[in-house]
Amino acid sequence: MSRNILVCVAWPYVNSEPHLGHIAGMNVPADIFARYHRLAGNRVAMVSGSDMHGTPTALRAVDEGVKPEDIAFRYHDVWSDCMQRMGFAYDLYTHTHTKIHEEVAQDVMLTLDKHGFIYEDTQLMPYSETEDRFLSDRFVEGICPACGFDGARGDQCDGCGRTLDPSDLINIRSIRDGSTPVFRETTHLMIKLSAFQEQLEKWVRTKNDWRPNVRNQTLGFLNEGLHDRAMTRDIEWGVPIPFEGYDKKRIYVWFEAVIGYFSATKAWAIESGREDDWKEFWHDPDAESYYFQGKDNIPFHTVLWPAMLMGYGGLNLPTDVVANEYLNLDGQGFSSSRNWAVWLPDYLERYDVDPLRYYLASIMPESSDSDFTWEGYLAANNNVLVATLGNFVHRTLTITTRNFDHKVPVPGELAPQDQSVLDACEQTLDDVANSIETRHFRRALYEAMELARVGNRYLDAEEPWRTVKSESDKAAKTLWTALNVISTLRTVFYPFIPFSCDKMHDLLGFDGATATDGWQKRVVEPGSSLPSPKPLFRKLDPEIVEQEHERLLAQQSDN
RNA sequence: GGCGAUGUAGCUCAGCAGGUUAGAGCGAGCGCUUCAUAAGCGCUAGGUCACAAGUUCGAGUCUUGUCAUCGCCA
Repeated sequence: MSRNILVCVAWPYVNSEPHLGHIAGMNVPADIFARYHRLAGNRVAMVSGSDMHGTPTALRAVDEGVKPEDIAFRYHDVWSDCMQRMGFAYDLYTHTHTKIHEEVAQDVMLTLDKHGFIYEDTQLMPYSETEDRFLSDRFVEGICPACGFDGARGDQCDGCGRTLDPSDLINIRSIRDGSTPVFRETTHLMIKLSAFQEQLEKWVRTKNDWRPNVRNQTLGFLNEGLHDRAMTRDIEWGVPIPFEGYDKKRIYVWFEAVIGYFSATKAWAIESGREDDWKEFWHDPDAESYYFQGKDNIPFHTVLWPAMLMGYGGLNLPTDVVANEYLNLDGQGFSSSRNWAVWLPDYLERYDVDPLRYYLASIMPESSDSDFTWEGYLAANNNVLVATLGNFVHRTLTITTRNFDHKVPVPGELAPQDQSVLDACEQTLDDVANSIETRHFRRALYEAMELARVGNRYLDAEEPWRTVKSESDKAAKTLWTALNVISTLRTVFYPFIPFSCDKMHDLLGFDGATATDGWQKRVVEPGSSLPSPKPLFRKLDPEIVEQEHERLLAQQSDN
């Protein structure tokens, strides 16, 4: 029976281009998951977009002296383009500066208010008299009272890492013009998170299949007791607030960005011409929803967003929040500001997509931080993709086309060793499916590659290049079987390296497309014709490792 | 400071309802093979399972403490 699967991917701040650290733990696993489920015959909606209203975007605009929307749209376009080129098959990749998002976010706010979960609260905030506006915490800096670091922000000190309040800062000043702000009272809307405490605890305790850090961190967070939280702030970049007296304030971005999952599903339904389709994913109690995140985002998706959904009423809570750890680069965290990054647009200019998708999936930070290295990338490409998978496909097709006149051999009755290889295909389909279902992506990838090894061992044992000369019947069985292994590889690898699988599809002379052949071994038709084989992957020159290292260093000194 | 996760062969990771000589892939060494992008297949080497104490007949596997890394909260 077909299931409804909503795949939600974290919304990136658009204050820089995407780098590999951004996509490794979120877009890559989400796309694997979504592609698998589509193949398995389930109804999938994969949505995300750019978080346009993040403070970093507004800050960058200040730095460059332009409007926040200039920054936001500039990088949204880059992200959008990269998502597409990477083959991340979103049903909709949108952004939060849209009419529908504004409407949905405001509706959520109004509904929470109607249900009694919102109240007003007054607090003291820094106010710039020169600019006649409040300064939110990231717009002020000063000396950290704890460590004396000059340049601590209103929310945190970069010197000692301590969390701060603007009123803690010594010699507080505006980062916009350096003037000294005064503290004035300002009124904000608060959400009663405390009202959801018990309901959330009960819900999380049922989630035994969540990853340990997600579940335990959430329980720990709840254990400390939920504090009500401001959902508006004094800033002019963001979604307007549908209440009297709030025209100079905006919805706090944490509150509004998570609503993007919901508004984007609605937007997708409208754009696809079936306005009510979003209900299949948000109202149907059997629908499943999976949220792919970085580890820094866990409480937002396991506590705050579910609380909002509970308060709104009638909408599905997350089935799982699949949070990954971080990807590092040569042992150090990716950093946009230090320019320590492999930027995606830059990568795409010089290399192919699938080797990156493959390598990132193979080192996916599922249980701990992992490390991208160009040595590792080279090894994954040359020693595994080319040598194991590419070579198996290519050697099989080469022997077959040369000796059987570009036709699929007619196998006749199979021998036991042939049958056991076909059984291994079925087993691999089951194993990979099960691993992806349970969100073990590295294991799934390993299991898929294991089938290519089975194929290589099988060819070595059967030696079709030899039997084809003396026992043509036997060679026909071997090669037909091996072609069916390729057909299976095409399917089980499709979630990971779709472009290469489409090539395999063509090399087998198949009509239609891998994407519509289902999660099954499509039997290769005896007697059908085969095109001339071409290698699936390019072997890379080991020199790229040194070149890329130099490139990284050069880009740092440019900085 | 509190909480959470992680720490197993050179690298990336399995193993963890406690139980014979701790596993895989890549890398390394040796051998076989030649259909294949000098690819494949087989064999071998290599680990005080972060450290310390404890529970147990027996502990990477449970308990406690320490250290390190990352994240969250204060």
